[in-house]
Amino acid sequence: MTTQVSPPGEGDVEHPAGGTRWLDAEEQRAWRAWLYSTQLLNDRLERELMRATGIPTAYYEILVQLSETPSRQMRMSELADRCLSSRSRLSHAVSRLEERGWVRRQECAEDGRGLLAVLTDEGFAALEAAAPVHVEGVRTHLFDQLTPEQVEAMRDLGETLLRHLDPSR
Amino acid sequence: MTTQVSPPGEGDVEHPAGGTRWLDAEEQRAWRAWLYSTQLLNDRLERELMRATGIPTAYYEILVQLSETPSRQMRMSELADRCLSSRSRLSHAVSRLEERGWVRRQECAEDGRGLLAVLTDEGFAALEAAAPVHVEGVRTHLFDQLTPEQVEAMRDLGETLLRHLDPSR
DNA sequence: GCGGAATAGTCAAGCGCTCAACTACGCTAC
DNA sequence: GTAGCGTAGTTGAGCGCTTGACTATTCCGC
Repeated sequence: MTTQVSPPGEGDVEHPAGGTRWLDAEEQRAWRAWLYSTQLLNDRLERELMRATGIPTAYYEILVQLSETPSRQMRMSELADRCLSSRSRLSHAVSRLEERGWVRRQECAEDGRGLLAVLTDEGFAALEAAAPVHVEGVRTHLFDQLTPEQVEAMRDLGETLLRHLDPSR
Repeated sequence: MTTQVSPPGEGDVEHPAGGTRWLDAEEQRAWRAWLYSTQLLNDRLERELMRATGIPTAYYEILVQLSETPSRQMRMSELADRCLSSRSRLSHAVSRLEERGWVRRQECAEDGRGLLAVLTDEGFAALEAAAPVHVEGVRTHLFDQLTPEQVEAMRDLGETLLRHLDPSR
């Protein structure tokens, strides 16, 4: 995941044409710090939410998306897109949420191919119970560590990258 | 994963004492941008490396760590720490890398309990083949998108969070 | 209205991760 | 020396994700 390994015998300055654009020492440092910090933060939030509530963050995200919709329901595909999830993954996940009684599938009137994922009252209650845990984690491990300027920089970075990685958003 | 769901009936300003410190609109925006961008970036790099070389980033990271050591070998536990990996996870991963002939386990002279993971020549060759793909991905999807100021901010953010999440580093 | 492409969603196989239990060795103190 | 504890590493069960193939429905052009 780290990025090093300029092939042995090669320094920082590379084949002027066609060669790999290796990272210099500063870029290495920035990349590793970013990589490790995001990974540690996600691991931490995942673990804390899981321990406290038994809900993985991937499921939490599904519940959140459904809860933010006026009727607490959404087409499977749109839900997948919003959760940055593949159709298949979402389908599996919704099946498991259905087993917990937190979501149910409902046929879609306008489109015979489609299904709606509907958040149940039990699902909403589970979300309400989990939200404080998750938010407190984000607060403690992220915002409490940063100055307002750093928060601003984080937003700017995230939005810049989003424009490249997912222009539709 | 997103963080919303202030319980219905509650606004942004909360129970002054003991209540959850919900995120305000600005924080929401920053958090979601960060969360989605890191997720999309990781997915993208993972997918590109996997398609081009058949190596998952988790294995790539193991190969990199071993390659950066003078003798291309490292104690299992240290390798796990450096890869932000559990012992168990690393043990499984090394077994699979052994099947590919890229790593082998070797008994440790100084400590009868310990094992060394040793990078083989085949493993090093696989790494050399994969590195340009990975570096080019990081270049294209990250550094090419950012100004020098943003790169600096990224490093600063990452290092600030690392100090909190993993003080030993 | 019919044939073909596109879209919505599911499912099974295979891989990788987590958790908890387990083996084996080392360290310290008596 | 041996009891007890801590450390190193492995293992197996179970879960979740990915991929690719599959069914069903809709859309489009003629």
